Amino acid sequence: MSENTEQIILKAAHDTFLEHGFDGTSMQMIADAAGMNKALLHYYFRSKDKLFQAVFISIFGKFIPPLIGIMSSERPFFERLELFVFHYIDNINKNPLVPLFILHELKRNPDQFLNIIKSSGIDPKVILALLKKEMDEGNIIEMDPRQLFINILSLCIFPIAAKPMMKGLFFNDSDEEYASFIESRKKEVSRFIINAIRKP
Amino acid sequence: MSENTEQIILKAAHDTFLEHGFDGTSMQMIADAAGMNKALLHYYFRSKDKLFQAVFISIFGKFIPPLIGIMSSERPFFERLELFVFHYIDNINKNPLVPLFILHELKRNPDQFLNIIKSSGIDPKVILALLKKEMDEGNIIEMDPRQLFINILSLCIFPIAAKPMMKGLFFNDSDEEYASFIESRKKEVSRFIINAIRKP
DNA sequence: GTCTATATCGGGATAGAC
DNA sequence: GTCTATCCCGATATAGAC
Repeated sequence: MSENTEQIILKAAHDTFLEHGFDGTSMQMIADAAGMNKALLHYYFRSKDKLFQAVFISIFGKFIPPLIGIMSSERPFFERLELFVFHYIDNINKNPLVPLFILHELKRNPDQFLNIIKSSGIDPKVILALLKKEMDEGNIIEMDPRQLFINILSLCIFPIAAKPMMKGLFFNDSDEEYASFIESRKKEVSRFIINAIRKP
Repeated sequence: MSENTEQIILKAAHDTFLEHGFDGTSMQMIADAAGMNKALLHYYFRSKDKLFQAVFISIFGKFIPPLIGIMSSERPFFERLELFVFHYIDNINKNPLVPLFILHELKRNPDQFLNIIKSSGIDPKVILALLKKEMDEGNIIEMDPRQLFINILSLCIFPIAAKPMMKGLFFNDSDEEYASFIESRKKEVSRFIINAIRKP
């Protein structure tokens, strides 16, 4: 069962780390979630750190690459933008714990970041070039492409990462109200952005 | 020295919790930062939880109330918006650890939230009413005021909370480049928002 | 490969000397 | 009010039986 057990451990560690973070997770919690003894965790992954490293890489991979595909298609820019926002919000909304997990663990240990980026061959700067191109062609107003792209990311990610807070502040602590709010954003956000960057 | 010691402990706990979070902080770390023995911490605040509670409330207070004042002044709306964005980004930028801390701890223990809100008498919903008023008067386009306000917050907060990630992705890991990027946002963000909500 | 038992350490918390 | 010494527990990690 060697091959299988490793996957079970990874799944259990994935879920537990994602929910409670590195510091909030014990090997015992993971062992319980995996339905086995914690000694086995050390047998497959020598230390908590190594196990976390494996999990972090897999979660991080779900966060960045989906960004790039849609933006590189051949459709009109505003259409690409709408698709991008729609799918990215949808994606994050289905994995709502991911953003806060990434941000928190990245702050806890910034070093592990650059290594992962470089070894994965991911380069989000291609998106900046795409945005720049639209500006040069006169399709949208001129601005620092990084400002624009980070605006887009902010509008997609933050409201989901901040759910525990926003739900209490503005939505009577109701999960349903918040879910429908996020659902609306899939169209609302691209409308907002397009208004902001459309040429007069 | 009773009065003084309590303040020293609070300061040390504030800094340590803010930097490492509840799970990442030990009483020993706080005692070291305060230059005293950890038994004293328990003498003043019976438990780690109680000490954290005190710190959390004080940090949380710095995050929400500044929101309300500026928005309620008598100036023209776009001017208020510019001031709001400028000061709020500036405020967060001077306390860059606060947003991620709040979001992470709120997710870890959502219960402590509603109690604090209610006991503090803070009601951010007044801002929603102000935004609604501008829409009714025809000064800006119609939309759900919560969408608009959360857009504003996203654009102000997220780029600072996500610094460890963005710095690595787009700014060659340079603190200086990132600082000047955030500095630009103080004007850039309100420009972006006003474009998005200005009537055609 | 999987378990039990154990070693070792650091955590929060308290007792008691001063 | 502040310290040292200590208790007790849970953490990571390993040894060794099966």
